[in-house]
Amino acid sequence: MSKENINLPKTLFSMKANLPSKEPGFVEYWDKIKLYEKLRKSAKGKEKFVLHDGPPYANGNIHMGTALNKILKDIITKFHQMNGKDSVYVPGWDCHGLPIEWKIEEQYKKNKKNKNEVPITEFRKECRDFADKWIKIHKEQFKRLGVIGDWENYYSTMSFDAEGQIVRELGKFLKEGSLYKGYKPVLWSTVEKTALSDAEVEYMDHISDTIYASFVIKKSKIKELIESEIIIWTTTPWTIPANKALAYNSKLKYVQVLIQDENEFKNRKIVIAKDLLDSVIKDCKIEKFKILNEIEGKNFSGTICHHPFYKMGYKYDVPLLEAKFVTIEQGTGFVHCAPSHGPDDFNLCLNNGIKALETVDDDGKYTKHIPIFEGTHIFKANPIVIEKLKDQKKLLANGKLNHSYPHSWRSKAPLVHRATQQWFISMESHGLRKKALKAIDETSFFPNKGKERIKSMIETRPDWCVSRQRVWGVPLPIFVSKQTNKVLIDEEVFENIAKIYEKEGSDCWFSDDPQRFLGKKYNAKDFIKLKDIVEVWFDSGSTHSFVLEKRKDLKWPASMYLEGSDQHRGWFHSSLLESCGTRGRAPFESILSHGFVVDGKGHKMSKSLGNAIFPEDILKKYGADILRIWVTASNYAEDLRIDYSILEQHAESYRKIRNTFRYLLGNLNDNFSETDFKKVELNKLPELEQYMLHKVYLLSLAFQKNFKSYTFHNLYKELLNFCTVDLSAFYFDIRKDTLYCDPIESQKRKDCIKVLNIILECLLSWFAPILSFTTEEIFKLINKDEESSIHLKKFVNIPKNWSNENLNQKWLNLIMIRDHSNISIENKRAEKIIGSSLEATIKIKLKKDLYKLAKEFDFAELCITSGAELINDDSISNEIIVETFKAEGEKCNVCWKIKKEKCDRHNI
RNA sequence: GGGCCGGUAGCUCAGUUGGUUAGAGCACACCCUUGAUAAGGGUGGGGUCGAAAGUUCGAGUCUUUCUCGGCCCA
Repeated sequence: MSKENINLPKTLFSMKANLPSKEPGFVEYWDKIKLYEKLRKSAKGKEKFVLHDGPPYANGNIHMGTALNKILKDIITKFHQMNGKDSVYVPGWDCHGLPIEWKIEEQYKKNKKNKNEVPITEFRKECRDFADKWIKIHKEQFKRLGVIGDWENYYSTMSFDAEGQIVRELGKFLKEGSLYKGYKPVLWSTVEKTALSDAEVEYMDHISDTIYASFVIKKSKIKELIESEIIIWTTTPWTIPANKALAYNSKLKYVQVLIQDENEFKNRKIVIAKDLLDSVIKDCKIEKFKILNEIEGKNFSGTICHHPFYKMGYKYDVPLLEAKFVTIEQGTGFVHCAPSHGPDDFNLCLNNGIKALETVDDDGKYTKHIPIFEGTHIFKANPIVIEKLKDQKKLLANGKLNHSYPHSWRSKAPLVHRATQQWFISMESHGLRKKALKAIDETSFFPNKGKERIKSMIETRPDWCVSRQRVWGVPLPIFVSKQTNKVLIDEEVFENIAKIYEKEGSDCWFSDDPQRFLGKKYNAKDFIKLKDIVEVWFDSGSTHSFVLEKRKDLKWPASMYLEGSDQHRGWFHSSLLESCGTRGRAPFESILSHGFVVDGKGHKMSKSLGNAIFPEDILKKYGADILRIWVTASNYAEDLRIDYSILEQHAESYRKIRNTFRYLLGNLNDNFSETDFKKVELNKLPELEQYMLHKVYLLSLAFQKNFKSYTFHNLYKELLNFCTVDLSAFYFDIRKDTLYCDPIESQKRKDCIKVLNIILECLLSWFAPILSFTTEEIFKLINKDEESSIHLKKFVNIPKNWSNENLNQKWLNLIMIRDHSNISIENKRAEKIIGSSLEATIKIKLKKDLYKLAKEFDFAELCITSGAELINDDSISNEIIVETFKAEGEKCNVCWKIKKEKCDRHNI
């Protein structure tokens, strides 16, 4: 008998995937058939699922983190779409901000151009073009990953619409009164008269004056402490006049020390940290002293001191505040706090109701808020401050220290922390913190731990500083009255500005006559127009207002925001605050956060370690579907490891899945026919087929459960195990005989084909959101429709009556017998008595119960042997005993079974 | 330095309210097959559950400390 007479699998679906070369064709195809539009049409009127895209910054090639994020978004979007929703995805980009400004400035430097000589509008135009360029590049990179979205109508934070709406949003905070003017320390160069960002700062060695100064205790819970003196150590004596508080650590132990040396500190009692006693004694050359008391740090609460310049007119209270940043690394265990001159100081004071004032002006001179010193340059103030402290008998010691200190990278001049005028949104004045905390409670988090994470941030964060002294951003729409120094609050003005921006963008703020923005109601001469721009987190925090609310295809609030876990402090955070401030609730119903991409050992990727891996390289070597498997199979609740050995493993699984499809297609000869699942007559199918449908039912349950909880790695594992364990190693292997050797018209073979059709349909739909390219390749093979796509399909619904728990129990036993048989066969194989299992015939001894259950089954078929005999033997020691013998007789040409008689099926 | 999260076979992951000898798939080894063939099948080895201490009759699971890693903040 020739091979032509058996039904070997035949399919056009190649074993080798060639994903890197095949996938781009599908991207083109989806473009060509306008898949996104088709998806919208097909789901018209259905309940919407809106995954609102967190905008990536329009700068630089995408990296693994971006790829992970976008693929995860795409998978979830596709899942919901196939689950029957109208799952809309509008990608967006974050465009304003410093990194792009730098890039343009860098280009200027290369071309020897001076930024200050270029008109702002021209500079901004270059920023805009730069962002535009990257949006185009990103778009292609994202599409290559298989991400389906409204790529033609994306959103961006620099669109005129966005810039206009951002003004309206700010207007709401201004009108409410929660947006106020305050001060905040930034690194300031008195030479360049400008604030510097972290990246413009370089740390160099610098020799600073150091002082140990004393603050007399005015009031304390501990009576013995009154009139004692708190000692502080600082490297910036010039900040002493701006002192407003002292900080201690409640976990430290402190000592009260009586100084007995013959000098002006004789018989005075000082207080310092116990662990720093030795270093202070040494530094201040104290020779004779006595420890009077030991004080627990926590007991300092409520203590109040006099300023060292108390007698010079610094009459205000200096409270002791609890702060974790106080350590025993250096100093005295107390830190002097000038809220205008240090971020720690600033935040600590702010949280304790002490506001920072403008104590130093642009040039570095003390302002009127600093009595006696007004007009003195801070860099010349150290000797004067030291002198005054000596006069007041408040200087325990002084010296010099060579340490690393921030300098301007341009002028190389040392920098100072200086409070500058900034604009803040209050967390308290209108209950923003409360509203935000409530909104968090009303939001679902995947994984759940994200809830606590953002909650603890909102609970403790200071007021939101929304102003920046830069140019590439939305200008703060603020006019301050020259006469009253008050902010102009008039909705008509805000609306006027917003309308102008919507038409022509916000460049005009810098170039046009202010009168244009004020309208006829006010006179521009009476107002100062602010030059500040809005910080970019406010931009992206407002996307819900100019994307979700404005677009008819979307809904507000979004169904989900999905970003990396760092965005608990970023976009999740700013969106929450913006929306709670303006609309009283979160702009999202749920938040899904994912971990970071790390290398195979769990370390972060970095240039210096050389362990980085790029999406581009993976696409070239493996293809997007392998990357998509990696995303699906990884547990995004933790960090996600990736290296080439991990990818190789996933590629291996891919091959298994691909071959599963190939087997299905091959035996169907690429002739797929859709099944009406409800009409399947289960009772007429062989039990093996019924059992497989039960397995399909179980798989559908697991699928739904894991989809609902967004635990895709478990979902994928279920799918993969089904392919390998239930299909490849079990059902497919057993049914090869029927499929290959039984006549086409045999009922048994037809039933098997029916089940293969069903399995193909199920797997195709379940894998589609994950293996977007491969499932499309298969779909196109079995569908004649030129314009169709697997992604337009819905998930299959498995009827409940496919579930058959009794059958399941029975088959678990049958499989157990099969397992025993395999072990027995393997023993004979090791003894070289047999090779293939078809060379064997088995004798299975079972006790009564198992025998009753198993007797009707053909174990030669289940175990793929030439013969099987079932014997009831209650005397056996184990439940199951299998003996394997070499099959005797002749091998059938067709089915390869070895029989003494002629083959009953192929008796030719 | 602080806050939060995490560490289960080589890899990706399960592991219910503490309860038999800690599981799965892949990878690996050996064997079979050559009618899913750059495929398929079988059998098998492999883990001090990051470390230590504690609570308990009993700990991968609870507590503490340490360690390594990640994110955020300083």
